[in-house]
Amino acid sequence: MTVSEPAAGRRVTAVDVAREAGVSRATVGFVLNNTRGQTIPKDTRERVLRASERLGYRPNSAARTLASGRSRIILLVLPDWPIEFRMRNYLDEASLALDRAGYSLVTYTRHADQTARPLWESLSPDLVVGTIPFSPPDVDSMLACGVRKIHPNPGRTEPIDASLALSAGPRLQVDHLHERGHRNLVYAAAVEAHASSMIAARFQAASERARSLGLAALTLEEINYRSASTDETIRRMFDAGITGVVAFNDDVAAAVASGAVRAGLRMPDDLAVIGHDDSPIAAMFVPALSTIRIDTVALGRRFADFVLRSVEQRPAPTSRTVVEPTLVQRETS
Amino acid sequence: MTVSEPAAGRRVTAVDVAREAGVSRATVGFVLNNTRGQTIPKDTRERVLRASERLGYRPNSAARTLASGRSRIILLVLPDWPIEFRMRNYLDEASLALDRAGYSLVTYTRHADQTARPLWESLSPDLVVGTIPFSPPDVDSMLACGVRKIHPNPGRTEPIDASLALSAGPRLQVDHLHERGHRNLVYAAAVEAHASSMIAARFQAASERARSLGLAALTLEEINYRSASTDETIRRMFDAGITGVVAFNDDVAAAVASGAVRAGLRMPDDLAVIGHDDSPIAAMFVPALSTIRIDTVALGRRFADFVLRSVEQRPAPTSRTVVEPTLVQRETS
DNA sequence: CTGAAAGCGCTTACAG
DNA sequence: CTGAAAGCGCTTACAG
Repeated sequence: MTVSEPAAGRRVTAVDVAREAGVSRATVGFVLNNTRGQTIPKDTRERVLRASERLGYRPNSAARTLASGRSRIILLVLPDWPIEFRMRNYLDEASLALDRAGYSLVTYTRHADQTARPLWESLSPDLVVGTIPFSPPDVDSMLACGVRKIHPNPGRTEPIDASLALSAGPRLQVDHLHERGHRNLVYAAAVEAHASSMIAARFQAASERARSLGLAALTLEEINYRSASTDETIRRMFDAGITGVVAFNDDVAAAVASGAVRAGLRMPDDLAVIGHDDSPIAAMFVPALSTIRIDTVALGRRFADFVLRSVEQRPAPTSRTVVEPTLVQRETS
Repeated sequence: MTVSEPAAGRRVTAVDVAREAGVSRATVGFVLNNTRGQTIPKDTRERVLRASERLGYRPNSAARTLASGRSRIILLVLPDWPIEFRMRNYLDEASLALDRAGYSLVTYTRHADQTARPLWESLSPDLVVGTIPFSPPDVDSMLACGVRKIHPNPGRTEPIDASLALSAGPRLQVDHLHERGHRNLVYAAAVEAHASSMIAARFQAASERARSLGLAALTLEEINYRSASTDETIRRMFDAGITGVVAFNDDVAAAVASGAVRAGLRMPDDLAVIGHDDSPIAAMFVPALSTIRIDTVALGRRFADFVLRSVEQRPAPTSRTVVEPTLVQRETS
């Protein structure tokens, strides 16, 4: 395995561009950064732009960060949990929108028992966003590294809703099973500890909806979808009078459906299950899984709006549209 | 959504540590970086370490990068393709090993039609590693951004094997079906264009093995696992005398198995299928999928070794062990 | 409208 | 063994 050695030639700097364009270094910066308050004549501006283009100038990001005190990097810390299918679209959209505003989005999955130095030490992000609150040591570490903004805001408890775990989805799941006539529901989640806070958030949303619909209190059933022994769990639930399962995501729903089939139950007559996220497995599973689809593109834009508002003193976002999930009914409900 | 505003207090710098420890700025650097060739007396060293600890000093990464010309960041560019399940462990292991050597691993999924500026512009990584060769514009962009090492090496064609798409897995798939008595095989992959190069690599490895075993030439069958109409495809294959399907990954294998069940075929008697990666779906699918398991931890270490060798002038890796995939036989073969 | 210059916080030869 | 100082390549008041 060999690795390329670029031409030894010095990297092009702003000095080179200034010389090529016949202006001062400062002017190069003003033109390239569109600095407001500077009135650069049109032809000077064009000369600089052309020189920069011709030389293939790329500003040194470390120098820029050091001088300006801002890295224009947004660090998104994701939970140690398999990325959900739709998350990819979400992130693509968010990072495109942020790029247009001159920011780079870096995603980072932190291992649960991470002994490694956290990524914010080496990236100096302007903002660190997490899906769940950060531990006090993490917050201290960020502050020591000069991170200026952190979300969720340490100290305050904020609705996780704001970022990734919408509660509208779980509510919709419960509503759907309720409409289909189910009165005894259970909430199913995976046994993995990683996702605990996200599970808790979704479970709570589902529970509240069940309560307000006058249903029996929702209990949380743990499903180990890597073992084949879910059938017993399902059988036990069925014997206890459960007819509907609200699943944390489609993987869990698939495990439940698979266990139900193995236990000899008919779906959705004996038991109904609804997943969440509309991942590929939902459509292809036998029986095909009912689920909740999320408008990830809209969510991504909303995330970008949120980021820009907190990093800059931006006005309100482009549009205050609410992102509503939709029901996808298939064979399991 | 509010965002925290850290204490306005100035960030701790090396000057503060030097003052606190009663030494010069330079000495602080020497101690903290373990600069070789400098002989620091033990108690000076400890004084500096304690002062740094007490003040919660974190070096400014931008300043360090600018001064040293190295960011100690490794950028791994992943294809625009759902991250395979086991990849997560792989990356965790690699990033832990790199962290111990003082490097940070940043992963980055590039969108196919990405109009956004690439991440190497804002991160100034010392090394950019991709799973597939970079386009000439990408390479130019990296060079202009001061990236010193690129892999795969532009210009040379290198075995993709070196990084992520091992060819031992596909070979094992073919061997297994061959041993089970199958002579007419087909290679199944998803229709998504994103993974084309990885599919091509795995397909090629499988094809070569089939040829060397004296089997009929392998054809590539495209499976759309988001539609329910795979049954027809499967039926057609079966009628054409195919008895074994080598799947690109477990998702594809699941789609094939699901189609086979729908088409009324018995597995593995009428049709056998083997997946790749041993993702969670493989164990939980009905029927449970035979697949290939990869030792991702060992692979992760090997990746870290490779990175360190190319970024520094490191000696050969810890051990030149070959990472062999293993067969996991379940109900579909 | 444009330029000279200080400063961001490090690293690293170079003197002592 | 330790320190003074130049330099990395930008940004940004501040003068002209």
